Formats: sequence, C-alpha cells, structure tokens
Amino acid sequence: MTLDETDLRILRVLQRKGRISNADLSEKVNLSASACHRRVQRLESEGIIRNFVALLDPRKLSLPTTVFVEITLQSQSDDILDGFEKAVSRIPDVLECHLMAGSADYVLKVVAEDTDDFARIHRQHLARLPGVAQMQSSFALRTVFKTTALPI
Amino acid sequence: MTLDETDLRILRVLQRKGRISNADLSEKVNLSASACHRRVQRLESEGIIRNFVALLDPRKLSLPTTVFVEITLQSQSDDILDGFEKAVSRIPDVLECHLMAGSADYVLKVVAEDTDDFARIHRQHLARLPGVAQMQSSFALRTVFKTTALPI
DNA sequence: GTTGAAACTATAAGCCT
DNA sequence: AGGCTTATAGTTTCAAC
Repeated sequence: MTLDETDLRILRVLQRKGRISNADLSEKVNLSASACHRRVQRLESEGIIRNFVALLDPRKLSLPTTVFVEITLQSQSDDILDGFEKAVSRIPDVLECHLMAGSADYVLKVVAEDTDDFARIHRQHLARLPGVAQMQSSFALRTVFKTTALPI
Repeated sequence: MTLDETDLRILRVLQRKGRISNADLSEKVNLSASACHRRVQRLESEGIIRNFVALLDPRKLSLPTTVFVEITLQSQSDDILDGFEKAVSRIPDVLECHLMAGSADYVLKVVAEDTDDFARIHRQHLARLPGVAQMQSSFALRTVFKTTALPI
C-alpha cells in the first residue's frame, strides 16, 4: 500500500480533473493506458481515492452563506457525544462536523441561503440537538477560496 | 438558467457519484440518455457544475489533522486584505479561507500530518503572512463527518 | 423531450515482456 | 511491475419524430 511518485502524480491530476479520460491521464503521467488504468483501480480499491464527485457552485444554487457553529456540550460522556453526533449527521445543511480540542467541543460548517435561512436551520435543527450547553455562530462574509485538493 | 426538478435530481446524483455513466444517470432520473446528457452539458457550461474531482482519504495520505486558524488583521484596508488573501491562497496546506463577520477577520481550514507538521506550516507559511495582528489555532481531534454535497 | 443509429472513445481482461 | 491486443461497454453526434 505504498505510493510512488507516479501514484502521487495520478492523484494530483484526479483531485482537479476527476473526469479526465484514462488516455489523457496516462499521457500526463507518462504511462501506458492499461498500466495507468490498473493504478487508478488500485487507488480506488485501497480507498486512497474515496469517490468521484461533482462540485457545484453554491452561489448559483442560492447557498452562498457559510456559517461556522461552535458548540459546547453539557458533558463529554460517550452517550452525550454519540447522541449529538448521530443527530447532527442527519442535518443536510451541516457539511462538516469536527470534534475539537480546547474551548468548544464541536465545530460545524453550515451552508444556508441567507441569514433568514440560517435562522430556520437554527430553529428547526440546531436548537433541537441533544446535549448542547452553548452555541456560537460565526458568519462568513465571503469565501475567499475553497479546494478539496489535498497538498500531496 | 432556471433549474427544474429533473436538473436537481441530476445534481443530487452527480454530487455523490461523479463518474456515473450517462446511461445509468439517465435511468435514475427517468430521462433518455441524450436528454440527460444535454442537461449535464448545460449544467456544466452554465457553471452550476463547477468541476468533477476525486476525493481522497486524508488519513490514508497521512493528513489526518485539521486545524482551524482564526486570524485578525492589523487593519481592514483593501490593501491589507488583498495582500493577505493573495499570500494565503498560495499555501497548499490551506484548503479554505473565509472572510468573517464578527470577532476574527479570517478563518482558515488547514490540513497537516500531525502537530509537528502544523508547526512547520505555521513557521514556514502562516507566521509570514502579511498584515496579521493575531492568530489563534484550534485543532480538530476527529472529523465526525464531511461532505461536499450541497443540500439541494 | 424521445428514439435509433453511427463513429468514436474508454474500459476490462488476457497474455507477453 | 509495464505494455500490447482484443472484446465489451460507454459517449457523442446526428437525424428524424
């Protein structure tokens, strides 16, 4: 399960052009089409490549608002944490959930149409999350940039 | 540039399976292959679909550590902001940069191998960013979940 | 928006070096 | 492991409805 420089080159390309044809990819990494295809298959089956997705434009879908929500729980017992994580994972507007070190227990990344829509998400979903002691929402005024490409 | 329910169905599928064949996609959304293909082309050319990418497993690539970095600048003048944004966009370890309302000016999402690697990123890149007055880093202990699929 | 057909391209599997 | 060949499968463009 070790990655050589050719594997990394393949991954660097696929992180940016997920629908590149195998022929074009093989040319970019100086490999025959069949050898390249075998490597991509291996990277997929080993789970290095998780999946291929389309990235959509949040603004064109009227979801330009990103909000980071810091949450402190009433306690750090496993039951409370599990219950919270299960509940939060069911909210489609929450794109990320991280368990944090330090002050807050969790940070959520939420997308919304606007502040009103975030108020709805808050009322309908966030305010009903179990075990929450405190919640602080920070609005992004503008997303400067965003990438899914890991620095490899 | 208006999206009907079929467009949304196409987008919902492609957000999760970016390499699904047009034949399979057309079946899922109850459309003929050619009509489906035309719609996907339109969604791409209109920029609703930004691009197709491979999502990699950060853990398998030894990048399991996510750090949120809150940054306050020395001033909010356009020059300072532009200089900061230009510089931060050149750091490959920074996956996201958001201009924030409220206390901090910017929030960065950074990935690293471990705390030592983050120390290197901090020393090599973050500490050298122009116009920074204050910086506070918050480590994620665990990413509970993460998706790129917008709630449409 | 649908169907069907044609030319092209990509993918999978087997075999050789 | 890479590379080559063949068979299968998928894509793209066209026409006509």
